[in-house]
Amino acid sequence: MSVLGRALSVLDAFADGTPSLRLTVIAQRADLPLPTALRLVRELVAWGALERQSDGSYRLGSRLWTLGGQAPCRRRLVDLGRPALDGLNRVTGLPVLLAALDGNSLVVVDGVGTALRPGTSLPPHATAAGKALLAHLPDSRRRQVLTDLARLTPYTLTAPGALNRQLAAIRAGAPASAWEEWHLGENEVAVPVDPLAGQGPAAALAVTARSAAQARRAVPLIVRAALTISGGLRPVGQPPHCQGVPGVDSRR
Amino acid sequence: MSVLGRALSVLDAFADGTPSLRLTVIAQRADLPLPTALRLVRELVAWGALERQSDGSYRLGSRLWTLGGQAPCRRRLVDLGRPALDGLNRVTGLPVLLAALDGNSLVVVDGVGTALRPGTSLPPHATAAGKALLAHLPDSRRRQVLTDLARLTPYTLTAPGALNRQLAAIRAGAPASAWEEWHLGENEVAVPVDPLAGQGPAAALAVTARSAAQARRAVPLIVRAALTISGGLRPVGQPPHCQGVPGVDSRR
DNA sequence: CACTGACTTTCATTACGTGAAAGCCGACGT
DNA sequence: ACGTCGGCTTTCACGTAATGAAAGTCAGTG
Repeated sequence: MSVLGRALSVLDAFADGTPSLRLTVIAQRADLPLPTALRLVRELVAWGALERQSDGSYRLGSRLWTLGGQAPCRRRLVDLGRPALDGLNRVTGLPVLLAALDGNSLVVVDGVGTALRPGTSLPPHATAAGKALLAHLPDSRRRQVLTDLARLTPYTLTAPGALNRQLAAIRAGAPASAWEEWHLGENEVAVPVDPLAGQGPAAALAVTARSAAQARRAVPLIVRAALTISGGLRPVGQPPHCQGVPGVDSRR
Repeated sequence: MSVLGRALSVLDAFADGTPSLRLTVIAQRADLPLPTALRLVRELVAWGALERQSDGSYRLGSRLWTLGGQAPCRRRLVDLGRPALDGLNRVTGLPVLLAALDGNSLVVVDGVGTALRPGTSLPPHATAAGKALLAHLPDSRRRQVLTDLARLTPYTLTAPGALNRQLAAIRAGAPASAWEEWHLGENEVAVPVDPLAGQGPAAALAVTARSAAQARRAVPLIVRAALTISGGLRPVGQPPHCQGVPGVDSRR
């Protein structure tokens, strides 16, 4: 493995969200001898990808935050999505959410009025946004994502058949929904953003309500908001949108 | 320079916000021979720090976004700040903003009701949030930041003397303000968050209004919101807060 | 005071990255 | 159609720069 590879696996040690790690743990997680880990960590600290805390442990640095925030793929979604989210939240009075697929999990891109923070991972099969995205995915990719149908509440759909039937309905035009399938007391509806793009929708826009009826009532508004975002996403031309498919280099 | 250093300077090529770059440009900006740049870029793409677009150019990848969002330093500010921002925006009806120092510029951490996106850079000397932070900084660091007092509107304070007098007043307890010093028609007031921390406040909370009077009226509310955030920032113990001082390794 | 565990330094060894040079490919001009 | 140019990719002989075992430091603990 290359030096850079090792360095990236050092960063990976933080990927699970652990706020801070000691050198020894980093070395273990990255599977590197201690001196090597130390050298890499030092260099990452010097650049600002990591920060050293007063107790000697390390955490991800603010320079990484700043740089990561520039990633166009997500940045455009936030830029275009925020006004739409704000408006939707104001009109409905409900928490709204914009989420995208990242690898095999659903990641929150932005939200208004919700406790979920950007970057949080959600189970795709048990959330309305997840279903909205899955429904429009090519079959092969969908199967790839739907490996773990964990039961999160008594209402979670864990049977592939039932889930696929719902996804087919969504593909046919029904709004995606999840009635207490993720958390009890949470009813969500969602609509894909830019659904006709190359490899599937860029994101999904979801609203959470106390009752299914309340959620359903919001659907037309969500659809409008999603269209606004989709419109902005492809101003004139083609650039469909980025996909979170990891490790695939389309061009030679 | 080390391999990792070169790789990081490849990432740096994107730091100015350019959404996408061709290989040749990356090599130029990072000051690397083409084959070297290519190898590094390939490896970064494989990991997900960069993405290759259909036209062959590269951009920052979504994995970097996800990882960067985990940086505790900023993440905690967002986690604690968002509810406070939401509330403050609802009560005042005005755009609110949470910003922190990063190197020599002010960076937007989060905002509600504003067009400014997280990650945007602002001039510290011409914004209320910038002044609130500068005022509580150690002298040496403040001078370091205040190198460029660009005139942005006719009202921008460009004389070090006048600015320092304002900063002294702020340090003495006055709320920080900027009356059309950054943009015409924008009047801001700001209050530091966690001002007693080691190296200066963690962030500043600002509100923008059409008139100075309107902004001033919001001050008590901002102070309360800032206290809420400060409170959450140090639940029990000491951990003051991270500083964006680049390249300083406090411990040996 | 010896011991442990976490971190740091040193240094002989060589693997790995280097970059000049040459090859490839598509775009453009005539 | 053909030559040309710019941008990208591959190759390969070379030597720098990364490696990791071993030894050293230091704070905390029994």
